[in-house]
Amino acid sequence: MCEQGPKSADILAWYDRNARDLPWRIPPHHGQAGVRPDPYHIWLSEVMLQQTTVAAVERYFRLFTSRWPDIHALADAPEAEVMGAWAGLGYYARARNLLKCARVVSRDLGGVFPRDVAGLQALPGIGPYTAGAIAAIAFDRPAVVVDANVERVMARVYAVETPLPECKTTLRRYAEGLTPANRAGDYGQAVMDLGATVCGQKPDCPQCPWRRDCRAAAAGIAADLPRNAPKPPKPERNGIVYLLHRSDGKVLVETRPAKGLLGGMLGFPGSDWVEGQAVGTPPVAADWQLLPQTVRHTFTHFHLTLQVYQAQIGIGANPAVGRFEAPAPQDMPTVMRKVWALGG
DNA sequence: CATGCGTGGAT
DNA sequence: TATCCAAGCAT
Repeated sequence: MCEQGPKSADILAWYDRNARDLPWRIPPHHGQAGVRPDPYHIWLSEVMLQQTTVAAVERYFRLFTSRWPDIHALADAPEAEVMGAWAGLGYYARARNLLKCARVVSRDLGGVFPRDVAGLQALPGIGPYTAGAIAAIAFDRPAVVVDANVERVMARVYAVETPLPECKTTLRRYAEGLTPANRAGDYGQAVMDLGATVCGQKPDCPQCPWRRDCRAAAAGIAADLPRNAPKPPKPERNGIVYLLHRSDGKVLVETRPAKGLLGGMLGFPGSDWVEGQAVGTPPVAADWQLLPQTVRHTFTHFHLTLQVYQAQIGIGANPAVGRFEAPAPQDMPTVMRKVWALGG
């Protein structure tokens, strides 16, 4: 019994046959000298894909590349437009950093992305994963790509039973050991595709190119790995939102503070969101009506219940906060779309 | 190094 | 209905 371990060649051969068709992807080149993808496309897609599913990203990727075809066009866009275009995709710090990064690359680097991991990682919104992915996929550098898919596959292939996040360093070392000098970009995408399809939460081991090399499969514990440290429960928070309609059809909105939750996004004014009883001050004196329904929304780290007060007001009114606009609900984050839907 | 930061699909 | 979790990063 001489275990040889997984081979990058086996998963690359699988990728050549099974690579998913994605808008930002140049299909694997089957040995031909490769046409490289547009680094702008790879960067944009990888930032969008941070903690976000391919299905959710595809539409936004097409929207962004259609509206801003290159790094210079994006760099010249007003921040409010970029935030509005990102609305609904979540993790809005990504959009703020996306624009910062575009402006650095466009104005300081002549529109050319660094080709090495260190140079890439120095840019806003680009961390270890994204830097490795851009270097490997866009520039064919032998960079290591480690995301949650790669971690799951490594944990299974090497039967790592230590829970995440404690075993992260171990998993990265295994990933480094398997990354080939050639076609590192295709290799990384192959492992991620594998983790997104065959080696997902419900592994389909018979379809896996590494089934004969996988220690977890041999032990019958693939579905149990990786183990995860227990997560703390989400607390309940409450808030009050004011939906003020002016007689010309506009509504009272504000741009939220640049940092923190929904930072830089358009929203309706209201109270802080707190555990226990929320305390709010209406932005202007009016005949406020408490809507019978509440808005429920769950963020990464808490559940939220919003009470919505609604009022109509004349042209002359001068609220203490915000401004009157006629925003497209599409330009607002999801929780604010829910508020709008309740009042509309 | 732990925490804050969105959303929607799968289960 | 409730929980889990995704092509992570900044601080």
